[in-house]
Amino acid sequence: MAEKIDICDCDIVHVETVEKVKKAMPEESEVNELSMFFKILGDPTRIRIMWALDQAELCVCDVCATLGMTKSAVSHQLAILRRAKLVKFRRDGKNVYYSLDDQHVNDIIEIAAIHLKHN
Amino acid sequence: MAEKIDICDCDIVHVETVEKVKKAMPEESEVNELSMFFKILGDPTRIRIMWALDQAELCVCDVCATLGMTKSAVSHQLAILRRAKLVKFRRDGKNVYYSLDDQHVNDIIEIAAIHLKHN
DNA sequence: TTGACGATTGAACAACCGTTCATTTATAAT
DNA sequence: ATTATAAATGAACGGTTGTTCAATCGTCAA
Repeated sequence: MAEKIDICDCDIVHVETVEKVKKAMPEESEVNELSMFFKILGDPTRIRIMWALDQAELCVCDVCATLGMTKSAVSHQLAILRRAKLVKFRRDGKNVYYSLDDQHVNDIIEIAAIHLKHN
Repeated sequence: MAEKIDICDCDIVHVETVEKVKKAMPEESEVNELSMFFKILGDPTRIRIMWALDQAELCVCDVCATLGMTKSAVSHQLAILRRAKLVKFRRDGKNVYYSLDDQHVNDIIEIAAIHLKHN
């Protein structure tokens, strides 16, 4: 039952349990995608943008006015959300309108919000 | 319909829409809690720890062995998860055993994982 | 084509984050 | 008490992140 494993300098590792848990671990790529997804939502500005876009399709200026932030700051954050495929956009003349790319994402935000309230 | 609002230097803001969306925005504290929650999950090491603890209660050494990381690194991350109330712990002699504080959190991780696969 | 305006982009800067290293604490055994 | 081991902690480091500022792009009107 006592055995040394790699970097860990402990004697009393529960070898069988660790083996079982190791096998259940997801691929590195899946872990990275998951943490990347959460990291994107891990910023108050981006949460507020997602929340706003859940109410209505908005141009960049609308988002600025809603959040009280500069166009540049908002645009940078929208670019991040766009790259992560969380929002989509269409151009209409000089304005660019943003909306949620997938309602499912805001379902997750809502579930998390409910979870935090039950606490 | 044309009006200047605060910082935003645009003329063509959709005033009514913005007012409607503004009213639907959550409190600053709720936004902060939400983004903080997601930020905690926004790191591959912490996702792996949560995943591992979803399989079994583990001592710090077990987690080290599972992830192939040093005790110090793991302990720091466990402290963050502890402060966020995502994991709980109990001491048994020289070992400290960690487990999920609330299964509901891993439900959210699983929902996100399913969402990412459908993409 | 020129000017105006909405939006995007890149550089820069301060603040933040995760790991490492060294040290310290807590517990158990001798 | 002393020693050994599991775990926690603080400082320090390099890398990342969000905003600002300045410049640029895209579209429309004159």
